Amino acid sequence: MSTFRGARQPTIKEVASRAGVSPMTVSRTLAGGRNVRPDVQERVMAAVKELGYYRNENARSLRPGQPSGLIGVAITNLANPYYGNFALGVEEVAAEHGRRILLGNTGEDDARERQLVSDFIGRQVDGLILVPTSGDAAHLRPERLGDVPLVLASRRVPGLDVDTVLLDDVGGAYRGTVSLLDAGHTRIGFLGNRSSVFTGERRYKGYERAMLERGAPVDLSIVARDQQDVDAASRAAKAMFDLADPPTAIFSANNRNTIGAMREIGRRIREGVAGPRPAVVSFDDFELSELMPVPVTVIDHDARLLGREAATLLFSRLDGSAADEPRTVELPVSIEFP
Amino acid sequence: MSTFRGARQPTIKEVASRAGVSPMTVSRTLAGGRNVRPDVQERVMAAVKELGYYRNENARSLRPGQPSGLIGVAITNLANPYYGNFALGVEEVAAEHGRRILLGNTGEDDARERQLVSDFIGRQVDGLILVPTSGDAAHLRPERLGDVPLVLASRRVPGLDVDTVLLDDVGGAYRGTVSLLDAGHTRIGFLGNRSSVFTGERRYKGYERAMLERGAPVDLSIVARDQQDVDAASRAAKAMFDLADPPTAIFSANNRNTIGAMREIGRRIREGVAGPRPAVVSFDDFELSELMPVPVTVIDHDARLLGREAATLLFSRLDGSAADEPRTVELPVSIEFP
DNA sequence: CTCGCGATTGGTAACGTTACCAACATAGCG
DNA sequence: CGCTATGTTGGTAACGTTACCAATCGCGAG
Repeated sequence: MSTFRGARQPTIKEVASRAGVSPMTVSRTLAGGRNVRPDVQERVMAAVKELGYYRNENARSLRPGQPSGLIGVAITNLANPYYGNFALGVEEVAAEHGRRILLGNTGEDDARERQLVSDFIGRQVDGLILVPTSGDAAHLRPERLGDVPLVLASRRVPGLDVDTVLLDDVGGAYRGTVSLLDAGHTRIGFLGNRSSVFTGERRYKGYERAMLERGAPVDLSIVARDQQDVDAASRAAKAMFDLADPPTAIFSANNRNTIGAMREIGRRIREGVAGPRPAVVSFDDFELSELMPVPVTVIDHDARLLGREAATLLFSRLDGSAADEPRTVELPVSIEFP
Repeated sequence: MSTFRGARQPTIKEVASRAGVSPMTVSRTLAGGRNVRPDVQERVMAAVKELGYYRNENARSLRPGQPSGLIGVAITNLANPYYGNFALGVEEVAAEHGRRILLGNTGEDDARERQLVSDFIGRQVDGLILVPTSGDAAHLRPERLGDVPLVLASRRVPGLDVDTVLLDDVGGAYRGTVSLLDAGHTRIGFLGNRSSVFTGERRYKGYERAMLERGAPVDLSIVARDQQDVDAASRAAKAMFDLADPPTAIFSANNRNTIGAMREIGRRIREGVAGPRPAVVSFDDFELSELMPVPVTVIDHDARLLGREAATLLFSRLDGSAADEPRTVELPVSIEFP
């Protein structure tokens, strides 16, 4: 026989018989006690405590019209502190509304995203918050999601018109690039995500617009747009710096690329490699940016706030206070000069 | 009338009537199709697809003995990249076992932890993984958790003997401190969590042991043990450096304290404040540590692996392959010199 | 051609909960 | 004191699913 490790969860019936009442009276007491005599409520609560009873939320949400109290959240990369903060913001607002979050990590994998969404629906989530990976919207259309509201965060999905929270990617990238141009740079390298990533595309747009507006050449030999992780970014930066005419400044479109670039820059400085000491503009803040060996301008924003906004949008759908047309919230970014 | 936003989720009955079979046949088909004619399976799958049917997992887990497929995970601070990685590790292993995670953030708040655990139980989680905040074990005892297995991560709870994954906090802190002593430092400041935090206490133990062993004085005026966030850590570091006899080296017991200390050190260097340029040992890695203006030794470990180990321990309980007595896994840490 | 056996299918009940209705108690009112 | 309004309590059914059992079907062996 195996060691005792606690019994089955007690049911409402057991609580009822312990308190000498019917299950309905227990249910009513737990629902706030309307129309239950105070002394009966006390007996019920005592039985609840003694037995260690918790309401079975799954059984509860089985009744029609009852919300499950779950929000499905799928993000692309929890290891990125940006998304940790995003998830935290969502969690906070969800908790304020008495909801829990079901969290999944897609790792930028379409198939995994579809699987997660199916599973979330199967678990009767009241709503979905998604940092989409996919360029394909089929699994996110209303006829697939039923009546489950969806909020997209950080990125859009082509052809899908739903509530969305975004950063001012284009404007931020534009202003960041302009600040480099104003400082006299004309040869500005670009490091970013592949263009199928929505933010990657938008941030590139901002960079490109600034360059073209000022008549600076956009030289594709110093534009690298396919790095998803730090190591790839380092390699891309190295390739650029090793060119005969390396860039004098770098615009990095996200945190991962910035860290990779800084690693490479730091290595060159430490090892005394000849070449430029480029100025850097980073879309996304990173810790200790003020201690870097080259000046770093940071395009900063609040991932936690983005998460809060996404959740707020979702709950405004859930309580019916939202208008019908899909809304987009675009959060401003701030620029911090070195 | 409100805009159409999709219909109720279809039920197994609707799929059944669409396919011209009974609900049981649908259920069997979805369960793998044993003893269902292939052509019937095809009809069922077609109906599933047409209607956009997803099994209701909540209703499913209502049947006795059925697992809910949910793992409750409560961590203390999602904004800390360490815990983001931890959560990622748990999520990965859970996904490999076909489970989803319910994620909650405690923010180092006892009450919130108790509330999360209650809620997780109410949602019939198959298991719990917890980075405990509380010094109190009442809500985590078997008689409260029923038959839900629990794994603690990073920290222990006094008086609670359950499966636990830890880092080699004491050994890591000891070796880190010794490396400073070996370099000739004797006046070594300590920055860490309040002692009620398990890791804070363990890491202080390692520091203290090294100091005492080598006959270096443990001077409480350069021991600050109550900083939970970066700003507090900065202030504590500033106070230490402003002393008449400031430390020549700093042992920082965690990521948040290290970042805070580095901020202050960087500020002093930038602003040309006189005083020591302390060597730093940091328990917990941080990005770009190699670019810091003072030498930083990093006691590194893999939070993601810690998460994976916690989940692995949990699943070995769930599938019954584990022995009865609680196990502790202590993961090694590595030291990287500057 | 019939019997028997395995494969396939469907009906029923139960999981834990709560909405709805009915029953009963009590108090207030004329 | 009887009648109604209100407060309190319990019984029943239903939510969506699947385990169990019973029924039916098809096929091969005798």
